[in-house]
Amino acid sequence: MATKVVIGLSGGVDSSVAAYLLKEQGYEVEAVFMRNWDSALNNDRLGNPSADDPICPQELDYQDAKQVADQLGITLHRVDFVQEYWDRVFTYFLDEYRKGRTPNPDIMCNKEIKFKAFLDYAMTLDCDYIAMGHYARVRHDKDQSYLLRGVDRNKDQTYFLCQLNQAQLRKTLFPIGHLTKQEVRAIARDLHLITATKKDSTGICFIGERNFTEFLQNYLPAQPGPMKTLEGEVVGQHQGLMYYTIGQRRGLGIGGRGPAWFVIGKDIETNTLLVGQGFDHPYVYSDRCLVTDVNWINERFDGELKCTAKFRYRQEDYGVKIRWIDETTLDVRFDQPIRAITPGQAAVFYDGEICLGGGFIDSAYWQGEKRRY
RNA sequence: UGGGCUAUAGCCAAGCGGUAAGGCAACGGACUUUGACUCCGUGAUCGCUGGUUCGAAUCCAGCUAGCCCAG
Repeated sequence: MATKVVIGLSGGVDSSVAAYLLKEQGYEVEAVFMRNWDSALNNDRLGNPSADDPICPQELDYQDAKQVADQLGITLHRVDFVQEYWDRVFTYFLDEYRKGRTPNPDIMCNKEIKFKAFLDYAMTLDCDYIAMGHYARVRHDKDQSYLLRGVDRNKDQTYFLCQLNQAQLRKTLFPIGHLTKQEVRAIARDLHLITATKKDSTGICFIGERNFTEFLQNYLPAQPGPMKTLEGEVVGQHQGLMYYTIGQRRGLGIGGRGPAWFVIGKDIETNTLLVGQGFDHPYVYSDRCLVTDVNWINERFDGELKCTAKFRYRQEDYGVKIRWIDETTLDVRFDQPIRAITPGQAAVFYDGEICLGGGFIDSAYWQGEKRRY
């Protein structure tokens, strides 16, 4: 009996090719299209570019997925996780913003939806594995599975997968992890897949590319307040702390003399946004941070571990030394000062190709003093 | 209502007679499955009215506005 794999088909080129490769490899393949965001149900109108479109973009994606499935001779199921997405991802997302932090919903989406709700559903289809079109690799050893970076370093998505546990990885295949985007597109072209030349999707998973401020205003009230320098001088007005993240430049609206202004901190208590001039403003640099809710994928370590870490998607890796403070909290010391370590963002640890796991930045420090991020 | 200074795009600011640098902001785009960062692109006839000159943002006069000193 063939090994059965259920793949998540999004209607994009990556998952299309992934599905094709699975078939090529002799798996019995079925596909599932997920629907996780309902603009009407979720009251998502402000700043929604397709609010008035007769056919929403998700429906178009579904049609593409359907065509690909038909072409490959695969059964396509369709599931609705709108409620789950709202409860397990979007609520977290909004809560983080209320705390003045900058969340990463896509990490939660992978943890709770793509590799949980989806996995649970796939299991009812009696499969051996699930598969996704992520640029990442998984190595299944005898009693452990390892998460490895995608071969295409420019597209590597392990950062978003850092919260997957052993049980989830154990059931997962990433068929395109060893390919580059270019190679994936070439395969799609050769097969004349309808998704071959579709533009890469960006923006929040399932919600898409949006005017962020307007999108948030659907859910969080704007609370304007002062923008101040570290010295306390008021230099402008902000529209609400949640619209800004550490290290951000655009959207401040402060013109005039001197270099560009950047967000260098925030103070929830006084609803104040701290700003400073110059990309290299010292206050945006820190040398240590605390990372909570850490998911560690393989064997844990004792004492101190030297490894590398990524603190924002598509940012370079930095050398760090880490040490457990408790079961799920890591003390992370940087080999060099790092710019814009932002609470709420993920810190993901690597040992070469291997993704060791990751958690969420809770606080950043400079020479022992907590940064007001 | 004595004297002095200034007046260039939303903001800061070059220019000193030969036909408007640059920076910041904003906007557009590229990059990107978070939000950013980064990169590329886009703008003014020079407070107003006259005058001098082949030619003025640049010189002169008047007006207006703001600032400073003195009252």
